[in-house]
Amino acid sequence: MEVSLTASRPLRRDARRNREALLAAARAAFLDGDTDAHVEDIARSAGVAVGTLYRHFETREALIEEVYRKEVDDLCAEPDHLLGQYAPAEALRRFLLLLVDHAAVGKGMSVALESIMASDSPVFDDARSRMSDALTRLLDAGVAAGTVRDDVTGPTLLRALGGICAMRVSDGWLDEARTITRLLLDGLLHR
Amino acid sequence: MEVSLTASRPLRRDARRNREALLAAARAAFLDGDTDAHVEDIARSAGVAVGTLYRHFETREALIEEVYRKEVDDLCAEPDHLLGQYAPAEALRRFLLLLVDHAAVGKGMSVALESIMASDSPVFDDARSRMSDALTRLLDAGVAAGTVRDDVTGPTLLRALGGICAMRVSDGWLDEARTITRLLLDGLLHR
DNA sequence: ACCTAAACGGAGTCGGACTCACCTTATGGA
DNA sequence: TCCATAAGGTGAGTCCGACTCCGTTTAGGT
Repeated sequence: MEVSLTASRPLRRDARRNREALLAAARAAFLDGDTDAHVEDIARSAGVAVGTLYRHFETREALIEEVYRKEVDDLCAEPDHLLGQYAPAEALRRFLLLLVDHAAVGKGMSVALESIMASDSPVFDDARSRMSDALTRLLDAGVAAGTVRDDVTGPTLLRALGGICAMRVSDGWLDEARTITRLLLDGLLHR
Repeated sequence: MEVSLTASRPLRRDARRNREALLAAARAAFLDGDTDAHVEDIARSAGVAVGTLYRHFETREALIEEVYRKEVDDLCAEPDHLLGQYAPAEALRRFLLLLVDHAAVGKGMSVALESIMASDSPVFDDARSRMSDALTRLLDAGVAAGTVRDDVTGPTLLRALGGICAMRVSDGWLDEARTITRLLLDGLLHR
């Protein structure tokens, strides 16, 4: 007698627990750099069998995407937060460097950004457009304040960042990424 | 009675022909965008069997790498050529845009650049360092002429470019890549 | 306590990279 | 010219990892 509309009933408790465990296990593996961890291993380390993994996620890819999407969600909240505290140009600077530092935490975030940018999988459309929107808000604020040039769009900037974050090797990584980001900012700001 | 040193004897004629055919077939497949073409198909379209493919190349990866390495070789020759004709800043500008346009020809070149940049496979060390050197020559010339800032290194710039060229999707691709490249140039040149 | 829809398990299937034992052929010396 | 032989080619078969399927187990409502 309950009107469920789209909410197709909450997961049973064990199901939710297992789903969470799988995401955590996958997150641990991917963000730790083992980008091609075997499904069998992920399932085992979550304490379930592969069948269960596939009940929750269409494919291995889908699981990965879900993990990455969560990461990105967190980041997308930042720009609004920053715009509340800083002038647009400064907010932009901070956000770009934040992304870079985030990517430095583990291979994971950079892989996430790269995937979001490089993949044409519709699964990422959503994450991509949210991130683009976040950047667009930053840029627009800067343009309105007259401190940022107006010929660069959010999607374009997203691609540039994806590129930078794709550089996830070698020791000098972080410094190089920061240098490039500053270069980009220099180009972005009005003189 | 021949002193062969390292030259382990030239390939038999049919072997050379097949090796070439395999590289051509792989090139056709990869540069055309089918980045995960099956070895079976590559072998067939080269007119040989898989066994032959594996006689010439350790793994599928090795074959891909070989294809990409050749592409990069060509590009590495450009900077010297450009420096002979243009002022350093202009040579730099042309080279960066050349890379972008090259990447636009097919997915292949961008994958090549991306792989060279992102992979830690030693197979690319050589290509990577040659490309870095090429960029360093351009930058040094610019610094000497006083038109380019001196705090950016060849390897750093290589990573930035790798990033840009990794953006190999969607329709607006080329314009976006050009925009970002100009942004980078703006940041790179002295005011 | 019982019922049933939901969730779980894990052996089995399938597809694709790679191997190996045997056959074919280029090539150089008699 | 012709043979010997090492180099090269072949493709059915192996291996391995993602994914499926159906019998078993269990949460949670009545």
